[in-house]
Amino acid sequence: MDLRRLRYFVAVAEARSIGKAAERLRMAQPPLSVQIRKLEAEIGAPLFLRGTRGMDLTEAGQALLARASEALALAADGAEAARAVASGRRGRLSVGYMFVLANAMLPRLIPELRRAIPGVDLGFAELSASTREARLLDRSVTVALCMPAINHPEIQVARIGAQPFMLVMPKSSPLARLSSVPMARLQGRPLIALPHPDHGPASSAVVALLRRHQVVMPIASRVETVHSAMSLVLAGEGFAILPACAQLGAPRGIVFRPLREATDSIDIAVCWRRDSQSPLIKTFLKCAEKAVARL
Amino acid sequence: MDLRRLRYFVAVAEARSIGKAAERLRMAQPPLSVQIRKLEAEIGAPLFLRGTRGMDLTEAGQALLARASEALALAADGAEAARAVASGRRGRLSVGYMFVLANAMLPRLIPELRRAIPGVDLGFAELSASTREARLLDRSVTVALCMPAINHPEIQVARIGAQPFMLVMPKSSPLARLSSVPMARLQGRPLIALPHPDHGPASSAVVALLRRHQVVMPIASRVETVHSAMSLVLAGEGFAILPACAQLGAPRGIVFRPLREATDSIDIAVCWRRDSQSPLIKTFLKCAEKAVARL
DNA sequence: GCCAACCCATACGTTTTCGGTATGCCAATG
DNA sequence: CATTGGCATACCGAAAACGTATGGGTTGGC
Repeated sequence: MDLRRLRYFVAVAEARSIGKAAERLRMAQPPLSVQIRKLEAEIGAPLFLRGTRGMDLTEAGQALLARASEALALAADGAEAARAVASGRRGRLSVGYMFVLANAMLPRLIPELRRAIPGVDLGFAELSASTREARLLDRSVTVALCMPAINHPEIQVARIGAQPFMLVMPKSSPLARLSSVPMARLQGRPLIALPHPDHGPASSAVVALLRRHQVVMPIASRVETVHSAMSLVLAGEGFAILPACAQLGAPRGIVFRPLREATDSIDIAVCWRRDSQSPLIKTFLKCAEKAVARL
Repeated sequence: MDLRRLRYFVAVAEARSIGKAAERLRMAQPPLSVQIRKLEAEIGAPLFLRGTRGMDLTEAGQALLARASEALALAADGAEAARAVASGRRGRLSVGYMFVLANAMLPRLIPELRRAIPGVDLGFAELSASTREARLLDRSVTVALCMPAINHPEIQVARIGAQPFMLVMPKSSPLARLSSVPMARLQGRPLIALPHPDHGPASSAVVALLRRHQVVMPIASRVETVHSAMSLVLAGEGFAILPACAQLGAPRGIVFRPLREATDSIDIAVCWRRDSQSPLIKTFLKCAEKAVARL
């Protein structure tokens, strides 16, 4: 069963004549006649009634016609779908992001993506750093928004922006009156720490920052998420040092202040599998850069 | 876009290897490799990722696979459907019948047909004689049950039975006491006549019957349908002469009696277009003969 | 660290199939 | 009775597909 035969068959059925169909197919009449007879031999039954004024479908021919047109359309659609996926016009883009970036980036990023790749089925998942890495490696997410970037030989990284660290405290704190806080003023104050690079964006970078300025902050609590860090800050348990973009998700009663001498910042990066063939990645990168530019 | 290529593509996608797929397809590995590359060239994008352990679908390949398998199934199904229709295992059989045969035949005929050709979509339409002929000619019914047969050069006829004429009268009529009625006793009695061969089974045959026995019955009413003839009989307007099978549709209060000397009968026939190619006709004929045999 | 095994790609000759041209057959038409 | 329109058949050249032989790259074992 050859798709060409079916195409010929449909053409003849529509034209109700071999000659007319041959003209539309840009071929001579005899080979088309042969192909139709071969199809009939393959089916084992006549598909047309040869009248003196052309060809009419038999009932068997009508039964075949319905399926044949559908099969043709499906094959054409399949080819087009494959081309669309390959070119990035369609497909699926699954994005892993982190909590602290959600409020700052997604409201700008999502409309940007929908405009750039309207046919693409978008998926978003808030994932911890270690989960983002695992899901990138097993290909269940296509790209990840990370802060800082994932460091892994299989994973490629593009830096799209950076966030300065800020001191996070309750509104009632005396330091909240300052428009920016000198590093020295942190000395001895309790720190709400995110304990492990896998569970927060700031931890090791914050340790490095404090050490460089020779400031010691006793660790008051270790928490798993930025969200609970802010809750503890609000409860007066201590201070946190977080990327500036975390402000957007902060509850009322919490203030962010720049650290005066700290020029440190933490990179925002897009990460993806080095061997990923998805053409959507570069589009995503452009959209993410735009979304970050207006942060 | 060739169906063979799609078949090869699906085989390779399922086997995740060109070599394995070639084995399943009973062909050598190199030509299959060539066909896959030709398909990729036709699509304009790679469909597989060539790894060292075989082939993996790209996303474009996955998009194609879904449609390709469906298209293959549809083409195969189309061929099978055409064969089924040609052989009479499936298809549509539309039957035109007449009112007087409905009660006598359909209860036996329909179950017979459903058993013989379970995959066939049956249609029944009660049609007047002229309509039956027209619908046969324009092919909107496949076969017709007629009494008597249609006479037309394009229409073929098979006699499947016959019905004797009977006298139809109210229960209260004096003639109802006889178990059979001599023709002579009809002399001068009012006749409810079906006026035209197109609108009833009996009219011209009844006229011939009466003339042969030299009986004159004045025409009391002319009616269009057997049903209304029986209504008038019940109302005492006169007598009717109808085929025996009309008994089954008769209201209470009406009796049928044989006509003693009348050996006349009217044929029950199956009629169909001479050029109809439907293999269902001979099956229908067998079923109709069975249904008539037990009348 | 080299060799064997595995798997896909390429090359080339053979065979099948397809399409074009020429022509025949049949029926309807005037 | 000849002409026209439409499909079928015959034959030939061209294209495509298949098989065999072979190359190249990677993995895994000795």
